[in-house]
Amino acid sequence: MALQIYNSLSRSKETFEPVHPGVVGMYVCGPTVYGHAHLGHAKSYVSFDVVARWLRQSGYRVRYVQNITDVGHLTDDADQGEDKIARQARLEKTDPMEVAQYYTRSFYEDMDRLGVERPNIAPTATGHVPEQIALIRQLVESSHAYVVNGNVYFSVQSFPDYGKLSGRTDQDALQSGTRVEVRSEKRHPSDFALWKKAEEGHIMKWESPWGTGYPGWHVECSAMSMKYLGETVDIHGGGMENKFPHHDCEIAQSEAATGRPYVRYWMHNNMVTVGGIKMGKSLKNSVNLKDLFLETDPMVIRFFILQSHYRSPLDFSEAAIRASSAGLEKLQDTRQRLQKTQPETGKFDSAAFTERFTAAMDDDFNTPLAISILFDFSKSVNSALDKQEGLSTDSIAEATAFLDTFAGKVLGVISACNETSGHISGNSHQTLERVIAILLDMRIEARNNKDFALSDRIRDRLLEAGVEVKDTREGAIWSLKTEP
RNA sequence: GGCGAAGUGGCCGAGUGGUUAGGCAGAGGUCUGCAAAACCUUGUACAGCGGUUCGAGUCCGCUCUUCGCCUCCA
Repeated sequence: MALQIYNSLSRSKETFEPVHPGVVGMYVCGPTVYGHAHLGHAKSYVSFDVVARWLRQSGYRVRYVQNITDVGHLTDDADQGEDKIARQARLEKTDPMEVAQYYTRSFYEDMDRLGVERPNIAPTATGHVPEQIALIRQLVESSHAYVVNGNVYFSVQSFPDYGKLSGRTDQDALQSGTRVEVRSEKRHPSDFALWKKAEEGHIMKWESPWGTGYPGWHVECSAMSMKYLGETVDIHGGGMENKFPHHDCEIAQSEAATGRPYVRYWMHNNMVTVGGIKMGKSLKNSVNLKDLFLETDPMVIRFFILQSHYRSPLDFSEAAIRASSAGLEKLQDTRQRLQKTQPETGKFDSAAFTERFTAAMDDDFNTPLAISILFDFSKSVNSALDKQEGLSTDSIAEATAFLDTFAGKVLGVISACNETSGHISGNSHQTLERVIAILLDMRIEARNNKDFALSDRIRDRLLEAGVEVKDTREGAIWSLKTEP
């Protein structure tokens, strides 16, 4: 069964076929960098990270482009309010570009800890102003856009398909009852800004054929995705809340400019909620990742996210995180047991699990189902290891390869070589492993001498230090506990 | 008001007509010096009301409830 992707545009699952066989161009809306990332960002980028990983695992060469929005856009509607990055710069008494750079680094730090692979290209809006101007100029020349008073607006009426993604096609009906004010400057209330004149004191601004100003929000994604991925992108991802107006505007301006389909498969991930309510910066209920990482292993967060489908809302709670943590540990323990076990004669065949896992992922990236197959696998391996016959060298290698490929390489929830999920890096981690090995050797000695007081003391004190020891048939395995 | 999504056992969360999802928590057991882990056994849930069908959590209709978007937002 070939890969099926739910396409938001057709509202159905479709068999995935890229424009060019074997190659996938994928664009995902990146963050606006004026604050630290929260759990909502984590859900989005972990989800699309797994999409890219699965496509690569399936043999595609993937070019993943994810922008950084570092031009400030407005806090209010399209014509009012303050530039978000400029506002943050004012609050921090610094320059907008410093704000953007600072939070860009912060974003990647958090994503790295979540095991999110970096995009192949991470273009910034400020670095692509000429491309945006070129696109706007093309739209003006083809009469899809018009200039008023140093501002450039896209004419929605010039593009009959406007709103086809969100289903908001009747623009006149749409207008009644909304809070969008009618600006006399615009020809139609739904027209959106492509270029905005810089008012007095605006810091981030560029020269353009229409005067000094800055680009509108929607135009950067079109300009940058088409620059790096061509006029038709295979996959365009983003949060559901961006379907309208952002993605509908992207479609309008891109297709108006090129006359070609802009995106083959639109993918939208659902929201993170807290107590059933959307998590958002403005709602003051957002869970900052840096704070969350203080008490919860980032791998647990990643696992928690992948235990629900990307198109389902994910409700955050302490209890749910704890359940995920315990579940992930089970998988990691199996990986460790495989590493420690001595070859015996028992056989293990992972082919059926591979088939099931593949089917789950091919069905619109059903990670929760895929994870349930990992648990079935884990139980099966543990049972085999519990028996006298154990596992043969080949079977151990096969089972290890299964976990490293699907839990490691594809889902990214276990690391191949250790159980501490990588926030202790390099040499110091190796040292830690050796030191613990010494202590565990001493514990074995004590147990052999029936000195259980000493062996228990070693175990208890290691636990106090954050190292949990469990005895298996293969000997002691250990893991770091982030929670005391 | 318009557009869209969803309501599954104590909790989380899969399931696109017929046979066990899975995890966590709980109970009993095996194993273990003890503990933890592992393994075995244990839960007959699908918002409500109608309908289609031999058969529905799964299709159709209605009702109730929740959430998202319509303003920046992953």
